Amino acid sequence: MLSCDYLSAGITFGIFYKRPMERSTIQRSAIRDALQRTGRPLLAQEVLELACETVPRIGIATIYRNLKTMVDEGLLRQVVLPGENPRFELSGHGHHHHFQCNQCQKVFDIHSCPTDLAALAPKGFTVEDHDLTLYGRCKNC
Amino acid sequence: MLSCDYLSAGITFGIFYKRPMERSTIQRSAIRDALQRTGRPLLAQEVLELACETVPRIGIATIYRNLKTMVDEGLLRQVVLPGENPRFELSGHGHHHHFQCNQCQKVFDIHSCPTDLAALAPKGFTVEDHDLTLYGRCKNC
DNA sequence: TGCATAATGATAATACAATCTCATTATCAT
DNA sequence: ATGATAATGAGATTGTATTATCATTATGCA
Repeated sequence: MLSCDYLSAGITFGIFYKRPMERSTIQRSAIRDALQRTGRPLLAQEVLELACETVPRIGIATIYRNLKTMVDEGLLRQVVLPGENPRFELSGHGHHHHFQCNQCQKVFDIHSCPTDLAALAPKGFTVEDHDLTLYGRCKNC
Repeated sequence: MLSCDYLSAGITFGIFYKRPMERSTIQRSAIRDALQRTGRPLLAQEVLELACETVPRIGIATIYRNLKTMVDEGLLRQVVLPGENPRFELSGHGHHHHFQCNQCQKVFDIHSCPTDLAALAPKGFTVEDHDLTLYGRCKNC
């Protein structure tokens, strides 16, 4: 049941829920910057290390909190490779795939995509989507 | 340091370590049968449920123990899809890929493989391997 | 500038797959 | 059949990524 406070807050903002106000913090922008600078999907742990360069005392909880919020907002997208913890990348790159270096384990974007994958499925199966990961050596390794 | 027993056992068998003897149990064959019958990669949990039909009191530890042993022996292969726990399938099917049903979550083999994937990688990157997963509706869903 | 409160940081708690422990059972060479 | 011991089953434990707690700090509006 809705409380009076809840309702009045909703009416005040013209909507029927109270979205917590969003404040801009240096932690939040350090996280966004880390993802922008590297331009590749990062583990929460990698984001922590990079953000630490800007905000040395930043905590892992802040990393997870902000990553989750930014995914909910649509700013970030989760990238999950087989047997790996989730990585995060800025969204808006459209459909693409990933390359993981067998040496440094870093993950990079691949902006091309094989065609006619739907034809690979057995009879009676309908293909709606696909995931492709290439493995090998990256430019630096 | 090697004990006398250890050494003599090694000499007896003509090798210098004592491999624990392997006994055939109904649990072990129930697990192998589950994988043979379904012919698709199974989660440890799925193996448990299927093996329970033959050995109702079989425990999850037995499932994990045998799956691990059978992988070490080369009888089984691990299949890891993005964001999923490992599945297990009988090895010896050669290079192939997988299809996961968006409805029932079951995983099936795909025995064809797209070509020229190496060409998708950016300049300076060397492709050594790849993983492909198709998603959609299986024959039954 | 001050206040209400969103956000943070440190750490405890959680979730859950996988492994370990150990008393009991089952296998198999003799 | 018997004995040595491999294997099992039940439950406890571990490992680890992620989330919750809460006192403190920082933001942004009045």
